[in-house]
Amino acid sequence: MIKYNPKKIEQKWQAKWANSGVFNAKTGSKKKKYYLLVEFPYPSGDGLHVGHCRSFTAFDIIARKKRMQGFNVLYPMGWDAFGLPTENYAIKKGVHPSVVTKKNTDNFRRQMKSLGLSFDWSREINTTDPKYYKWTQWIFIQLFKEGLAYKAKININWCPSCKIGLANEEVVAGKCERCGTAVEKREKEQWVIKITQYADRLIKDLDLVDYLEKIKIQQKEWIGQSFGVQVKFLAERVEDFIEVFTTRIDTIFSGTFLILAPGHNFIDKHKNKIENIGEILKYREDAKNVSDMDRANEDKDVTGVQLKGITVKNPATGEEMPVWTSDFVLEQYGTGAVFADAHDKRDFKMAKKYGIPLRTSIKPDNETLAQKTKNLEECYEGDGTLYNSSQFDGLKSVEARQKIALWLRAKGLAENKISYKLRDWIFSRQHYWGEPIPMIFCEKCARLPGGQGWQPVPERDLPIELPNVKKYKPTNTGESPLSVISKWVNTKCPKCKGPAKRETDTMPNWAGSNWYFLRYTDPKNNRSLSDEKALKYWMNVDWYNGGMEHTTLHLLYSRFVYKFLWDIKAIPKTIGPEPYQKRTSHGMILGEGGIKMSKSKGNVVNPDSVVKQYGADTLRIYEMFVGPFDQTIPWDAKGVVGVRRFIEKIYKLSFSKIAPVKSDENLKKLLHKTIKKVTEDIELMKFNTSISALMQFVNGWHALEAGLNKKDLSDFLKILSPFAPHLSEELWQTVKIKGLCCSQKWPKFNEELIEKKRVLLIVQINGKLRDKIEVRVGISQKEAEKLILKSEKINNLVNNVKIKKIVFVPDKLINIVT
RNA sequence: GCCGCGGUGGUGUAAUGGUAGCCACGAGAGAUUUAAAAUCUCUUGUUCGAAAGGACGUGUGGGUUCGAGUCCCACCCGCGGCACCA
Repeated sequence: MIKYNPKKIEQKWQAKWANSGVFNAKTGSKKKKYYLLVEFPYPSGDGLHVGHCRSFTAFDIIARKKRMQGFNVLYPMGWDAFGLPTENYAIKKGVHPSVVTKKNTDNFRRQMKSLGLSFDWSREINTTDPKYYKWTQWIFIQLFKEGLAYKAKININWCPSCKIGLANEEVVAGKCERCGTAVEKREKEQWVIKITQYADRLIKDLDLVDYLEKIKIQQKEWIGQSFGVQVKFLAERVEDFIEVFTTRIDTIFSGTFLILAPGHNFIDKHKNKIENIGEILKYREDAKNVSDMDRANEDKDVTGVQLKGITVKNPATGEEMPVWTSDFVLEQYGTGAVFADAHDKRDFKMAKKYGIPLRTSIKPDNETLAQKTKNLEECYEGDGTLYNSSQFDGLKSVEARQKIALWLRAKGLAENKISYKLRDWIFSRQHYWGEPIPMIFCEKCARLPGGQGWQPVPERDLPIELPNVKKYKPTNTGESPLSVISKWVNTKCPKCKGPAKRETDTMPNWAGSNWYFLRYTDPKNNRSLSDEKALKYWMNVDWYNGGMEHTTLHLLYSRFVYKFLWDIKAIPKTIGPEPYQKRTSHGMILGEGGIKMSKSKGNVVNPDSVVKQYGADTLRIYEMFVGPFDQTIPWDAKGVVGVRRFIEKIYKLSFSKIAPVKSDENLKKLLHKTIKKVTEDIELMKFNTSISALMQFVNGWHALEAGLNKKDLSDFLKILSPFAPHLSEELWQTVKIKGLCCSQKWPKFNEELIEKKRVLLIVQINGKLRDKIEVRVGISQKEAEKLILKSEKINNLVNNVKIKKIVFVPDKLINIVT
């Protein structure tokens, strides 16, 4: 036996795996397919994070086990390589982003290979490869053709530091998700994608898939579906009406005023009828300058201005109501207008401040609260019993909502409506390192009656490649850096062949990841995004793992884009409306002491150094052993040492404690128990307890004089191999069975060996542990009772006490109740 | 504020309503060694006790049950998500 040398062993087996092609998935194979997917990383200059290793290793374990169980496994990897950090780094160093990307992906690939991850490298993809983004652009054109991509002048979230427009999802608490700078509003022409058209299906179809419940909940909440009523408030003095969306139509009788969002177009439409229009427009301007963060601040005072000269009629009471404008009413949600009453905190606050009359119509069940509500001392927002509501008095809120809606509908003043928080997806970015948006603007065509200025690039001209230029710094004006490259910008109109200009904005970094899982099924196809047969064979993704942070971004976007492609039959109908059958999520790995790993804190653990010091098998097992897969967990350098000890122990035992003929009886039993536990736990992602079971087995082996025969050792190596693949291959040579360990058949456990003959029966008195006795399996209650009464200890305790009853759990426990 | 998840030894954690603390780290003692590292053996929830053994113990308070870390109710704390959404 030579000393355990992971460096030598691991490189040797990595080379053998690569040469043998054992991890390559075969499209069309007769075996049952299994498509395992982990989110492809953004290849940053920092290299692989130990967090990547966690999810990649976990799925590698599943992939290896599934292969051994006879599945044709697709476990692919690629690079989501467009994006800002690469561009920024390239600008700083004066190198082209493609050079930086090449360097980073090479490094990531090397690191992944050094971990022994069983990816099918023949299917590697890269979103920055023109052969790949040809199809990203193709998808954009299809969205445009179907009317789901449109250009609009809108207020966008502008990050003054990144010099880029952000999608709503990329703004966190009013700050840029990436750099933390407060986001400004800017009005810009942007490409926008109508994801809202799919809002209901994105919710409904969650019923078809097996996602972690919290993922479903988060997506549903983000989409924010609410069922309500859209009510018409007829305006007096002007011939018009204002529509209001509400989920609380039961409170309509208490509505005493109406509030518009500052940007509401009713104001623009009736400029000359609003007596204080100057004041109103000034308020609108001021509101624009209040950041989202300040406006959302709870402590902030409400502000507002009344539209003088304008009133509307309450559709329920017929009363005249004043109209106000206030910045707490959002232009983008519902109709941008609300009716206000004493049953909403903000309305309540505003009415109190400006002395607007208030009325209540909902009585809470609690009497004191009811009094306070009635006296306008407190604002009650919940459901209750109606009063002040004419024929609806005495109804409960739930019923009243139905009846009032029906009544108003009959009068033609209301209709049922579903509202969503989800907004259309802003798809333009003002940067160089992204997919060019394949659109051309022709002024001549735009001027034609009913003319369409924007033309998609003809599909035969795809891909529109990024021009290879020296200058690609973002501009302060918000123009894309591509806009200054006149040679590239000026082109011909695909329709009239006259002079025209290319779109200079690029796509967001979500564009390439929207559909990458489809490309893996046929990564080199030049005629379509993937061959129909390949899609039919491999799709859907059976199991997809990724970060919780992508729940309302990538995961939602890609579901949407998939549904769209499915609708236009770019994907065979037979596959179904959802791309991913199952979705799980890994927990973060924090630095030691439980703080987030960051360069500035200097607590980043580099997988390379762990591999160098302890070996890949140690790193793999450590990351799986440290705690439950879905839990956030701090790194512990000491724990790594413990795992290395475990590995060395296996290595030693495999040479020193081999039985020539028969394995030790008890050890063999323990082995089969372990096979059962590991087989079941991997499926449940309980990697930590699988490893604990493997450790228990090894400890049992270690404690014995002699141990396993080669046949049983081979079974042990098989179940160890998904966790420590290199070590298993190395030791596989000692059992002298042909082939690679990773290509063996997964062992079956022998139920007979696991079954116990004798068990420890727990003896309790009133639920408290008093004794344990060893009995044969299957003894009856009577026999057990007899046995325990023989015990002096129990006898003493039970003597002279009246026994009320005896609870008996076969082969487990007997409880005497006195 | 709303939604979700969690709270167990010195630490990471384990426990189909049935022995709380498996496995690992750390710590202590011993063996080996000139010595140290490594390795091996034993101990290790708290507490009373010389021991046998007992009492207490899974964030807090209540409840259901023969029996609760696990189920129910209320609360406290931590983490994550959303947040003027009408």
